[in-house]
Amino acid sequence: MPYLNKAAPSPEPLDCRILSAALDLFVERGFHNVSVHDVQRESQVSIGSIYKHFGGKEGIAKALYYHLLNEFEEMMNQVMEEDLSNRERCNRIIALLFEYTESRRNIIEYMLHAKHREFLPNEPPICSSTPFKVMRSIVQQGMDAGEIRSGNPWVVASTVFGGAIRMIHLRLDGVMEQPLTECYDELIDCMWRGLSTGEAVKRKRPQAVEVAG
Amino acid sequence: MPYLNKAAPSPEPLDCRILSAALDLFVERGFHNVSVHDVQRESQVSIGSIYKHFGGKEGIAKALYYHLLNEFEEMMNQVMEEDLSNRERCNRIIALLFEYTESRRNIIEYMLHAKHREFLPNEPPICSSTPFKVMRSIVQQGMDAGEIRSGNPWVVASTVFGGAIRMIHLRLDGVMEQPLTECYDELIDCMWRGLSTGEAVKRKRPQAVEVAG
DNA sequence: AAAAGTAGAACGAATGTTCATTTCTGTCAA
DNA sequence: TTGACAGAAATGAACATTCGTTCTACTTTT
Repeated sequence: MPYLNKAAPSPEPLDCRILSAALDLFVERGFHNVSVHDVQRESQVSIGSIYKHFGGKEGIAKALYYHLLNEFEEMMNQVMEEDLSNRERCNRIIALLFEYTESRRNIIEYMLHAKHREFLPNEPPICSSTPFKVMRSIVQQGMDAGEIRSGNPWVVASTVFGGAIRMIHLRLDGVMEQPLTECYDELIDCMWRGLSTGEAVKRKRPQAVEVAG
Repeated sequence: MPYLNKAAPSPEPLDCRILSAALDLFVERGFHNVSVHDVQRESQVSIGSIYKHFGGKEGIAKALYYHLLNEFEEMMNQVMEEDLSNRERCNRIIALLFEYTESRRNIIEYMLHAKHREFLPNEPPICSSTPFKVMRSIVQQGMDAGEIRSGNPWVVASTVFGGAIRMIHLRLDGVMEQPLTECYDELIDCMWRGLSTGEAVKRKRPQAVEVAG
């Protein structure tokens, strides 16, 4: 006697339910530790529909990837439309990434912390996607405009965004307990002004390292 | 008619052959896309021996992980034994990581680029392992000694090593073609001195982004 | 003779996928 | 308004395959 308890059918369209269930599961357990049946159970959508919509497990992951990539592109477009210097644009991107990490953690985890190549072997790596190209081109324009110290584009771009991305990883891995948004100002300061104290560094005898638990 | 073509038996001990075959395969295809039978074929060691030595697929991954973690710890010990300031120690670690990335790529890929949680769910994340603790404690000592600008330890440590780790990821993903060792000097300079040009940044109208292919 | 290694068949559980069947939805003639 | 009906959407039991693991018989080494 099926189809009886449909008093309150989920209003969301099927593909949305599938994708959001898949996102949660993929992030929680990793792509390879999630079966289509798991997605079925979590999304309450039948196996057949899942195959109809996405063609299979990899299809789900790919659709999710491009869907979220699109969100990232829109984020970049939004930043590009604001009236900001290139340096401020870099800061704005970092601020947005930090906010997303805190408020929409799974999205960031899936996009910045997963190894897509292991389950989407034919997709280009995310660092060669449009949003990342935009980030690098902002840095390049900043160098051209004299706002950012000139140099090897890869080195400069990595210095600009590397610290932030590192902190996102640490936060997602659970080793950092403080919300990223609280660290934003200090990170920006460190990154632009550098970490030197200014005073000459005196050579010291190395001391025994004390490794904090 | 087996056991005939053993004219030149591999001199390496079994477990080494298993581990190095596994490392290559895991890095090339990802843990979940490698079967024990693949490891058997690649290492030329029988299934029985593989199970005898490591107890299974996960056992291989775990042994490999701790073996390489040990190499990292030795690398850190070596750096700690040299007569260097804390700042120089940070530089030295980055230089060593860059060299490893170029010359022993698979090791770095397995340790810094894989998602261990997906196949070793009970191991702590690598950023909470001893080598990373040592790196953070060096930064802390550098701050205490006035060699490194003081601040939130996570922020400062991420700024010190984030750029380097970011470049390693870019290199391993194949989007950066230049060897990392050639970028070392410039990265160190950017990181310590910051990316500001010094001159005041004039607010500019944003220009259309040109995204390079 | 004991220990270590090899070969490879067999097994069972997990999992990606298919497809016959059911239900829904909109249309149109009566 | 009703009812028939066609096509689309959705369902889920069943299937086929993969893969981690075990086991036995055999060989080599010490």
